[in-house]
Amino acid sequence: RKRRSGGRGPRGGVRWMPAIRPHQVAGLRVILQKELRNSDISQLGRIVLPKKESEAYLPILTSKDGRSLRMHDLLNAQLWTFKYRYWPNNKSRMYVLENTGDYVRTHNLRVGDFIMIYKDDDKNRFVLNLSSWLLSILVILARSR
DNA sequence: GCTACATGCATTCTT
DNA sequence: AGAATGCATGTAGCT
Repeated sequence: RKRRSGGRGPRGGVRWMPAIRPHQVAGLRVILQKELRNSDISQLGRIVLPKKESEAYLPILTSKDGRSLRMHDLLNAQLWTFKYRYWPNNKSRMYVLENTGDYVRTHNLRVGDFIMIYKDDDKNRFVLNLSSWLLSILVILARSR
């Protein structure tokens, strides 16, 4: 299947099975996941977020200026500060996470990789994680030795 | 026909 | 001029 532009994101689950399944983490509730596209990993440093889940589980935005959002990196325990905002779009909204360039670069994210956002209800904070094709291969290679 | 969203692109800011 | 910003446009996939 191919998609040149537009269209809905992946719905109802993941298209490929990673070697590890980091979206299942004890104590964390999955809020959303996003399969990264070219524009998400470009130099623009912004990631489009799925509208339905954003509106359901991320903080309500009353202004398009949005707000700052902190997320704890599950891989390296780093604390990231992003800007969470929306753009007006066809009488609706497009939700965007900005200042994501460092995160994408740090983890070498590629097209087809996934990011996952969890809510840690106990500590009342958001947690960010990824599922990367490259990382999965490394895990497989490490296990085969 | 409608919606969500990937990306195009005009405008604004920075150097 | 080049980069960043913010909205507009085109369209895949639903319905």
